[in-house]
Amino acid sequence: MRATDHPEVRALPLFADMDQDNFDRLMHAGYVQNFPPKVDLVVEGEPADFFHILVSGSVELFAAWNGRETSMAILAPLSTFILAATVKDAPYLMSGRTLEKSRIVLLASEDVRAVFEEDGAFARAVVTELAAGYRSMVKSAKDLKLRTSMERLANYLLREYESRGRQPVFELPTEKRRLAALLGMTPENMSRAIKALIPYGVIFEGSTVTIADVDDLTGFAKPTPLIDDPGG
Amino acid sequence: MRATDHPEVRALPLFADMDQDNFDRLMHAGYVQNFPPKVDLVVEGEPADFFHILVSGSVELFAAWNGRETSMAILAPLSTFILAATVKDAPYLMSGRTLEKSRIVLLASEDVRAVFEEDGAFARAVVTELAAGYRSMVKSAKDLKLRTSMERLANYLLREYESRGRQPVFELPTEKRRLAALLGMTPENMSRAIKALIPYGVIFEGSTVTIADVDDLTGFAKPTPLIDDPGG
DNA sequence: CGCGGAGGTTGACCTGAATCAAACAGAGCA
DNA sequence: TGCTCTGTTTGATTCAGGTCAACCTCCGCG
Repeated sequence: MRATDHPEVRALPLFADMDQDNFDRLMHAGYVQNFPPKVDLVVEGEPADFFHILVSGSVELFAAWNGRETSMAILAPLSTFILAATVKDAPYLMSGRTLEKSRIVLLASEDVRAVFEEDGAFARAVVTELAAGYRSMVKSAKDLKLRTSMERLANYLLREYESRGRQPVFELPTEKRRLAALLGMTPENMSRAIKALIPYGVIFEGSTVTIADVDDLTGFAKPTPLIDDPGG
Repeated sequence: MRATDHPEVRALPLFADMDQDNFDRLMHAGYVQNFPPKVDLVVEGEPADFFHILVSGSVELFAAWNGRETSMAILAPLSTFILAATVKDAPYLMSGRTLEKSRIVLLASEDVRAVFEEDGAFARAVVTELAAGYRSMVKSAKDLKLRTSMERLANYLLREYESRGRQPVFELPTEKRRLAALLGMTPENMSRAIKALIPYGVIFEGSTVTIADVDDLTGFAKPTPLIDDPGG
């Protein structure tokens, strides 16, 4: 299936300002594909042949070493991955798999690089996207090195809360075991951290979270824009 | 002092391919400054007014939260920082201080962004630099999440060993306490990790390290290009 | 020379988190 | 309805790594 019929992709910051001809060129050579859950899309170490745009569903980026595995990110639409490997023509550093049934636009890395060489607006958008990615990795490293697992969980909940317009009740985006890996802990330890947050007004019922007392939780979590702001 | 007399800066990949006029424009508006050791150059949270190029000496990037502090990187010449904050016109996410007497080129972020808008070759070089930075942060996050402190130390030593052309005897680039923070452990724990590596043929004498048996150490450390290659 | 101070090491101890094991809960399905 | 599979929780235990305190070692400097 061709990738031309996705106006929401054109609206992405990455593509919004580029030349129409170049956009068409990219999209005509690309294609849309539907994947069932639990499909490996990219494998770390392999050449980055395709740039990916998640249109619907959700995708987990993860990494493994020496028999251990950890979650690096959980992506929601509309997200792109993995741009850095594409522009550097280097191997993927992370693997990616679908978590749900997902619709994904695939663009040949070669085409992305070619258009990038020609289209200044696109090149600038790539810079912005990469800079944002870099900064989000720095934040994640600070989170890991400066906080305990309970603090990471508390701040994660506050970020989710913020990203949903401060609604006090919301659903976790994925299973707890995956969140545990994302936050750098084991599922067992996550379970205990959840209990340890009860005194701060956090209630878990299955995958439903209720933030009963934001101020109390905030007092414990001590969030800072320099780690927790999605854009900042 | 003006920044025009640094041909080695022009030779950096970031500037090598750009238009001479634009390069001159950047450099004329920039300046070179000498700093003594232990000077704070940038403070996290402040607006990124300057883009920095380390010409000589060394600089530590670090971050703090809630009374804790950790080392994020130790830079050697010729390195640049902090590009992502400059192009996004966003606050610094890390603080930076000189470790030794250092010579640093400062370019106004505004100028960098202006030239970046006009000079395609520069924009492409910025992309390459940012992509490299992003990937190195991903590697660092994998290192932290997938390895024990002893494994991180072992792999760090192998990376240093490789970067010095596989000379079996070399000096640590900075004090152990700083390396400990960089590797995500306490100085005490670092001291113990050092002892624990003796059976694998690693000898520490002050800040001098001898890798007596590379194969043995490699067998323990299990380095992978997907975490440990500087460029890959 | 001797002093002072910073970095480094060591030992004892504590704690956060992983591991191991078992029980439990819920969803999908025969 | 009950089975099975997967994820979750709980408890017991272990372990890696942090903390605290003492001491040591080196280097710069008066």
